[in-house]
Amino acid sequence: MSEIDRVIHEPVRLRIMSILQGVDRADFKFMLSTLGLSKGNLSSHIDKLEQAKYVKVHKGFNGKMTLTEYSLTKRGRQALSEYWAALDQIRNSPQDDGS
Amino acid sequence: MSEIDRVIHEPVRLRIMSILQGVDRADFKFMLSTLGLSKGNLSSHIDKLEQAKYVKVHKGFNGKMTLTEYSLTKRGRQALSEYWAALDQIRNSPQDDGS
DNA sequence: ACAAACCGGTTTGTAATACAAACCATATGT
DNA sequence: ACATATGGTTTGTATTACAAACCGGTTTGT
Repeated sequence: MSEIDRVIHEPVRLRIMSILQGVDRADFKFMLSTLGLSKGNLSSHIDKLEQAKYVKVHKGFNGKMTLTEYSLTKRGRQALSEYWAALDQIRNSPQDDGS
Repeated sequence: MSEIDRVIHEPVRLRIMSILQGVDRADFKFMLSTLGLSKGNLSSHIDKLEQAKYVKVHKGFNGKMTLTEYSLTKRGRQALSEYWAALDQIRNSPQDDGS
């Protein structure tokens, strides 16, 4: 019975991972408006994902302004896929086949 | 975008709900051994589910010993089904159809 | 030139909570 | 009578999701 990954399980982080899975890279502002979070909240969730090495942070510039972008790592993709598998297992666990 | 129900989202409670969905009624001891929790932990999670009216607690006796059983309420079944729907939405959100 | 407002985030404080340990009441050996 | 087991509940603690406050730098008045 594979355990549920709590890093991913938190809904905000699950949404972050899902978004990143679709777009390759996304910047802070985009995430903020898409998710509807406070800046501090987004920042700390990203921290957790970075510490788990599920997300890579790219710091750079857009003209003179700083610009931070995020992407999923390979580990992140792997972990997300395993997360869904674990959930599926719970979802289907009480069911009998009809045999 | 329907929100994730935090009462159900907690993995232990999700497992409790899933088990109850399959068995109609289950007692404390059965849940304990199936889930592998401490008694206190199980008790407090059940409390939360009861407060949310997702689970009904049936107190009675087995001979002279107390016996507590649990069952899903209609609300509980409904909430669980909505929970899975909400998760599916997140899971599928970044995908394009090929059109 | 200087201040005020804005942008792009990070750090800090707080309220909620998952969990185990301690506890309680009753029952069963011996 | 006393220890041990059964069936739970209450209490204490460490973690953590979140917003508010903050900070370095930039743009916009005036």
